[in-house]
Amino acid sequence: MQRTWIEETTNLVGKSVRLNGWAHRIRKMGDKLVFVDLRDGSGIAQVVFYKPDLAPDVCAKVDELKPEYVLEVEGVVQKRGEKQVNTDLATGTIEIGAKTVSILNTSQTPPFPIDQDTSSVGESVRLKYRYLDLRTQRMQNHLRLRSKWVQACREYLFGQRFVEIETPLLTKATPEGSRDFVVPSRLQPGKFFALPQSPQQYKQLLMCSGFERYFQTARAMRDEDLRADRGFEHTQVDIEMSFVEREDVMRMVEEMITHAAEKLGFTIREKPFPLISYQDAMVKYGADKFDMRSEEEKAKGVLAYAWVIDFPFFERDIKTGKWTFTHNPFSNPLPEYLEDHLAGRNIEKILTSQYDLVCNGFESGGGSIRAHKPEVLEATYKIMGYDQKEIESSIGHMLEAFRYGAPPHGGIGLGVERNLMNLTGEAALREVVAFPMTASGVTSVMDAPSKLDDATLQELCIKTCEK
RNA sequence: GGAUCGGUGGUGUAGCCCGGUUAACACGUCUCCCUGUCACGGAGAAGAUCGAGGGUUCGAAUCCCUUCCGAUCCGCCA
Repeated sequence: MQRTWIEETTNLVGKSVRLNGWAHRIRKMGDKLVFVDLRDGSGIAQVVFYKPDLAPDVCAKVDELKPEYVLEVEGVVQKRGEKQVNTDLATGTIEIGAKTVSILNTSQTPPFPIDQDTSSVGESVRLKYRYLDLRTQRMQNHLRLRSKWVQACREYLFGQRFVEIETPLLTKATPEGSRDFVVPSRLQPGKFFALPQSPQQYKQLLMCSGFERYFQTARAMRDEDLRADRGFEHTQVDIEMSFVEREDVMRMVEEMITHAAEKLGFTIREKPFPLISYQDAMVKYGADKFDMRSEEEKAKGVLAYAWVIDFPFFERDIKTGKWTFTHNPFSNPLPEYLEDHLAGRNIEKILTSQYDLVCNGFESGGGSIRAHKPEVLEATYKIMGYDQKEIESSIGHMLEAFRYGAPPHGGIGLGVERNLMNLTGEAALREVVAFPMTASGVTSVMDAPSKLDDATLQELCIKTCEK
């Protein structure tokens, strides 16, 4: 018999079905009647074993059942009596009258209950047994919502002529930005790859390649200390478009975000998203990310998106006194500042084409119109104090690509975790990530990082130091 | 790198300030009873060298020192 999903059983009253899943809860009512709440990837249904009607070997198996045993149940979908309807359960109008049961696997008693929310269980226990934590309703909901949200973004993008392209994970260390995660090269001993902090340069190269509209759900890695809302690695819906101006990208992203949020049943506070300048945001909210919702809207889970624009391109580095970029060195300045930018004049006044999408107090995404003329990017690096040689070695490949008919382009990266935190109302990143890390950077279940044996280190030409 | 909070049966907590001999409670587990439960109910039992190491003391979960682990924040994070 073909397997039926639990969710579908409500439409199958009177039919024989085969169900697969886990024993969620078991209630043994004396010697004759046993209720098992069976859980699969679609939901939970009550299975009734009435032992006087069952074969002796089936009864013996029913006696053995414990929580989290993996079962195959065959039985008939029955309408529940009026007094027995459970309105808390999606399948509460029916139950499965079991004929047979197979125990596909047994289970040790889980370290914490699977049938309850685990938010009060200690982090280290949850992470050690992450695969069990993920069985709980809340964690299932979060990861399923995450999948649906990304799916909705994809759906929208595919409808707008976007092409999904993957960019390399093993790539080049860049001097600016955050600390790189680094991977030793065996074939080039003593040299290292860096894991990408963002697909920034590759996606701009794809614009130079004529794809015009690119996206990917990209992993990005940064070796900086962790926070509740920040991990070593995160995923972004990474987008880049050719022949666009700032407002074109913003409009497109706004449509996509709206499509995704509303498809998943969320309410957006204000459409079109309000627009505020960095200056005004700092005056009004004291920050460039802010929460505009009332307490009531917070309780309802309303999403309050806003755009922040007109950021300064540069700021002084407190330590070195040099100019450094505030957001993204690959951005174009706003058109009215282009002349000053190229000349390196009035640097403190130059505004960038950067736009940040803010939602419920978090930065949900950020992007800009990029430099596509070599002289603009070069000017940015000159302002930051790079000499010709340093410019050549760090971004020479980009300058060269721009000399072969690079189209004007711009894009955005939307943090998947940040967006899911807003959708779920969770305050911690690890609640929307399948296998997150602890604050000290140790992975769940697998307990990485770990030591390498001497032979491996030797092959990689690496000496370790005692710290 | 810095600061703060925490670590007590499988899980979550109380006890710690003010040291005292059987470390308490809830959930879970095990045994028995129960035909309609859905957080089932009832009776009983087992289960903890109190994160680790050292010190003070007649005596340490409790006081002191060191250390490890977890959480949050600052620095850091285009």
